[in-house]
Amino acid sequence: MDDSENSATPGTGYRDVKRVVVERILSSTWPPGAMLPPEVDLAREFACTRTTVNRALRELADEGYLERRRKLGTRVRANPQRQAKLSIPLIRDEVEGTGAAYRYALVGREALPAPGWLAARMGLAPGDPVLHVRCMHYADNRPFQFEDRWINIAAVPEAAAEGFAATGPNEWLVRKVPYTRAEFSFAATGAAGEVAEYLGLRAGEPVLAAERLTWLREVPVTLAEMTFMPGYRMVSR
Amino acid sequence: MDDSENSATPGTGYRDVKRVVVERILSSTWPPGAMLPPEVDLAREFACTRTTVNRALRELADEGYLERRRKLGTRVRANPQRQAKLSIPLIRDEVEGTGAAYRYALVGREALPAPGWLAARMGLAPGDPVLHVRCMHYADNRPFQFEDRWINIAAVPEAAAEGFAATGPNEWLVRKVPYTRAEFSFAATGAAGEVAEYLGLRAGEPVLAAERLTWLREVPVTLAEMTFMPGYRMVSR
DNA sequence: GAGTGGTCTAGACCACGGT
DNA sequence: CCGTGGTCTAGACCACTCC
Repeated sequence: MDDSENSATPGTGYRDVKRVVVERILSSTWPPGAMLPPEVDLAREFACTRTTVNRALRELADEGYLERRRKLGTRVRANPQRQAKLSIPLIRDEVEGTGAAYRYALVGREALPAPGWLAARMGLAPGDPVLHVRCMHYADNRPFQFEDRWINIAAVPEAAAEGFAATGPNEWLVRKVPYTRAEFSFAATGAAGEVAEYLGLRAGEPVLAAERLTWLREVPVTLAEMTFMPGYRMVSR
Repeated sequence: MDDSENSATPGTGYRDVKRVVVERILSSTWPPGAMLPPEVDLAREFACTRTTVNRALRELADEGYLERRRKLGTRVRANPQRQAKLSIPLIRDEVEGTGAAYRYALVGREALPAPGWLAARMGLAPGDPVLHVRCMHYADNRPFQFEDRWINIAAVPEAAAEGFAATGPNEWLVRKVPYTRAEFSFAATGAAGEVAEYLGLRAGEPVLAAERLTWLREVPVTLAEMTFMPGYRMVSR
């Protein structure tokens, strides 16, 4: 009865092709590892051109359903793409999205020569001028995130003249500097030092720390460590 | 001199169009919010067909650089897509990728009616039959990850007959059941109970816990909490 | 060499959404 | 209405890779 789910119908667009192919994968008509017919054959079955089939299969490959290689053909991925997209909103948006009032506060700001560990981490020469900014983000005046950031002044000269008294460095940078590459990582750590002090935590309390390093055309721009209040969950979509 | 970076050259493919457009965005020729010329104009400039320009712009929109709407046209995104892709490899691959030997061990396996909290979390009816599996993953015989998993038996009837003595439920499920949707989140917690016991940690020691919930066509399949050894970092690509 | 996907062309019609 | 992107066609040539 419901064969529209699993067969080609006339007037086929690339979305239809995608839908039918996914149905066949999910229903194990084409189980993991199976080869699909060549594009030409599928085009004949779906009564459309190869271009249309090509777009459908290309997108399904992008989405992780298929694996394609010239001459070898197209096969169903044994392991579906085990990837998650994390959305990393601006803190302000994230806080205000929950209906809470956002507040920013500067903790400290110093221009100094890059210490060895930082130079190594960011790919700078030791002693290169950098700006070190620490700040807090509050939701309804409750601590939300502690941010510890280093900015490569050579990459963003205007930062040297910016006080970051009213606007956080994250928001400022996003509006000022595009980036070509970013590296994220996450880990659980125990609260310590300023982090524990400003978040109001006992030393050693488990907190989620996110690190972000960005480049503009191979030039390192900024390294940031953002530490969240206990209980915070980062969610993919 | 290096104007090949910022201008159209003959024999233009969609990759060339993409490269040039990105260059113009990064160099603020087209700053955030700016409108791009219509596809027809770009096609003339690049000496290619509109199809080629269309593919380039469509992909750049997918990648978060551009925003496109009919009639309104194409504009540069004010805030670049703040998204990161996390790769979630199979544990075995991750461990073996570091050169270490992978070992799996079953900790416990029980079939039981879904407790209330689980039913609510997964979207089941309380009392629905589920399988609860706990297991360990080792790298060179050092604890690497503790896995606590619930499987909806109605979604995967074959799981009822599987002992999970030699193969982890993750690996088994990946080969057995496709999924249509997955939700992923992670948080920092303090080690406790079995987690602390099997990872060999003091109670309260900060650990990274990742939770994964998957569906097959609106049917919840499995909920897993994976707790990593202290110091583990999850890295984006 | 030969089969398969990768890409481009030139042209067409459609769908959306502002005017 | 009409400009813009969205999609499709029919055909072509190229690039990779297995044989």
